[in-house]
Amino acid sequence: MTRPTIDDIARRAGVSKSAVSFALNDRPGVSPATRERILRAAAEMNWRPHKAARALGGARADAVGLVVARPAQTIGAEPFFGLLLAGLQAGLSARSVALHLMIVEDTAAEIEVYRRWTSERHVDGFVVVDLHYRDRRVPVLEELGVPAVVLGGPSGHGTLPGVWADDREAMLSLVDYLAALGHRRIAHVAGDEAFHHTRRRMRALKDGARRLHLADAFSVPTDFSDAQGASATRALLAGPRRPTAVIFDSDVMAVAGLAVAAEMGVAVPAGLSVVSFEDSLLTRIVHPAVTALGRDTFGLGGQVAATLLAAIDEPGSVRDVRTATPRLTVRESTRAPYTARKA
Amino acid sequence: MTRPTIDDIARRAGVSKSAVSFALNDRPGVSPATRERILRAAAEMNWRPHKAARALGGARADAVGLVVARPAQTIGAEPFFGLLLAGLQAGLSARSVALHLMIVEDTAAEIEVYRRWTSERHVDGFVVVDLHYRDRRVPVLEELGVPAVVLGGPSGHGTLPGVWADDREAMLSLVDYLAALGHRRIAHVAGDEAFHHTRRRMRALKDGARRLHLADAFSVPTDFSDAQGASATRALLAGPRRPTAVIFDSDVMAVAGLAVAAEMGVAVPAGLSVVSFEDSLLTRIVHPAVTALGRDTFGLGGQVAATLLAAIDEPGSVRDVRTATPRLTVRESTRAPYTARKA
DNA sequence: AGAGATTACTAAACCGCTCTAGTAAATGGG
DNA sequence: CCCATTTACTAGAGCGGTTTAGTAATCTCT
Repeated sequence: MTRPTIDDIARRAGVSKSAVSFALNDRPGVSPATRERILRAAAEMNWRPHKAARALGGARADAVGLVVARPAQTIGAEPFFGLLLAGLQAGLSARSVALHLMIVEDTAAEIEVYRRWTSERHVDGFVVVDLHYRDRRVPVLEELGVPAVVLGGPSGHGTLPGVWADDREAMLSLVDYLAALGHRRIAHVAGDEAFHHTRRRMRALKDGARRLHLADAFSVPTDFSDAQGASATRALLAGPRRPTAVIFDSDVMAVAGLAVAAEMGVAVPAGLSVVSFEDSLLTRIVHPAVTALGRDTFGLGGQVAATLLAAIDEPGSVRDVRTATPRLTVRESTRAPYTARKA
Repeated sequence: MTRPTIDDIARRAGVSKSAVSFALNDRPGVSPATRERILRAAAEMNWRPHKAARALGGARADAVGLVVARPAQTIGAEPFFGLLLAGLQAGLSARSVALHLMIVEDTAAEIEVYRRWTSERHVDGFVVVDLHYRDRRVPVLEELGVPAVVLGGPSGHGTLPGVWADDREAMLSLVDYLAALGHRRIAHVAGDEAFHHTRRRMRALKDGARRLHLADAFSVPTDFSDAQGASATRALLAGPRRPTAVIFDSDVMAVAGLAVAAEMGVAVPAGLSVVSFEDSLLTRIVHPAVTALGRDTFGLGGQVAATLLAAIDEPGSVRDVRTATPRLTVRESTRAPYTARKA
């Protein structure tokens, strides 16, 4: 009752195990009749290749790694992560490549896993998320010489291929939109400054505001948590120069901010416009629904998968991929500010 | 510049490769001095075992599989899944077992992956989620004889060990709570009837209502989506006998329901009490914050991991694990109904 | 018809590690 | 001091495939 090996098939079909190997791998060197006989024998015995045996011979692991250093809470909370995962999967499983997922404490542990999985030949490549400013993981992966794709860019990921959306362009268009509505005091509840994209968005906000001669436009960094998003909003709404519009870097923080506005009796959108830099179920599900910059996260995962598979097939051949700039979906949370409407 | 093998270490340490294998695996048969020398050589050459080579000899794959048949949207949307994943990881990585994740179209594909990964020796066991009524996966896994743990119970998972919380008890306590507040007309926006736990909850609601002689208590099945949660709520609020309290089977649907209430001008909790059967960031983040049954999903993942590892170590030794019954966290969305307060 | 090419197949090495069987030297007991 | 046991090690088979080198039979061409 033990699992069949190619030797068993060879015996049943009356040929050598090399012939079986050829037949099963569509290689020349077996006559159609014999091939047919071998395939039937294999099917009858319900044979499946032993992954390890193939891998030992130097074949692919047919798996890629995704190592994430984040607190568990964040992973559950952000729709982004789940959608990315699903998109990655879709892209990979078409080529029957599996995904090895590992959640670790910190970047040091993450790097250790990269080293281990690489030398154990456990995976064929890696997907790197949450690109940091001066990211330590990039040089390590370059040194290991393992195929890897970074979700983020357009810079900061060294020689590794990056897949990125133009956050700068998106932020500028957002500022344009709010300014066109009449907003002059715009606040930005940003994410973690350690992240590359957070910095880029903050810079873009400044630039956009200067271009349009806006009175106030400033960013408040947070750790991306709902708690900090809420307290940042509280501080903004209680402050002396209350903004008329707030841009939140994530859907979670936008919804937290919305709750704070409700709690403080500030009507949205009448008294405050709210925009999320990330679109998801969250922004659609709440009332009022939140105007948000949306990108196709599922599709993004698919593009990352495709890029990584290409990098595995032909190392060095792959260049950066710029995905579509996030587009604004206007919902109920934005409107011209009270002052502008009065004028 | 190729990766070192035990042969290389053997040469450098001046011993045979068997000696190296013994030393590296803490087996007797090498003197302390030699062992020390071998370990140093291995460390100097930065040697790591080749997983496939070990696996070929019959060793563990040191990985478990999680195959999920759900639409991508759901995976992104529900905090539950991410938290479970993180908890699983935490439990597994302590024993350096990796998680193979696969997202598939349907149950048929899921079963096919079980078969493939089992015969390829790709994983040592499986975690099974979303237990269905008369689940087809259970007999297949039993037949394959592969260790597996089912998230769900206390019945319907055959001889496989199950990890479950007492949904029935939880629903009964929920009904008790609402009845104590004075609610007599309670609606239940349920999940998919194909799921085992949905049926159990529906039955528990009926039983609880009968016990307390409640006028109306009925369940409306949905597909767990925010869209169906919203439309079910709309129907309930527009219907002739509007309930004074609604129990939602998931956090996503509860929040969608909340938005519908706001949109229809029904104040929560003044005109309607809302309870979620699932607690998460979502229920806390919205305004009003939603009263919810909470369980430690992260911890649950850890328990599933522990149970599966035990099942792998000693097949047949593991019995069901009943986890803590979800406990109610009262927030702002529940209150005595208007009629009761008048009296 | 005979040399060379092609076809259909087999034998065996190889991937990196584990583990059993075997051997030589050191140790111990009476 | 000699035989039995233990210790410290080595040789080599085996895990399940892939792949190279080799062989016998058939085909092709002049």
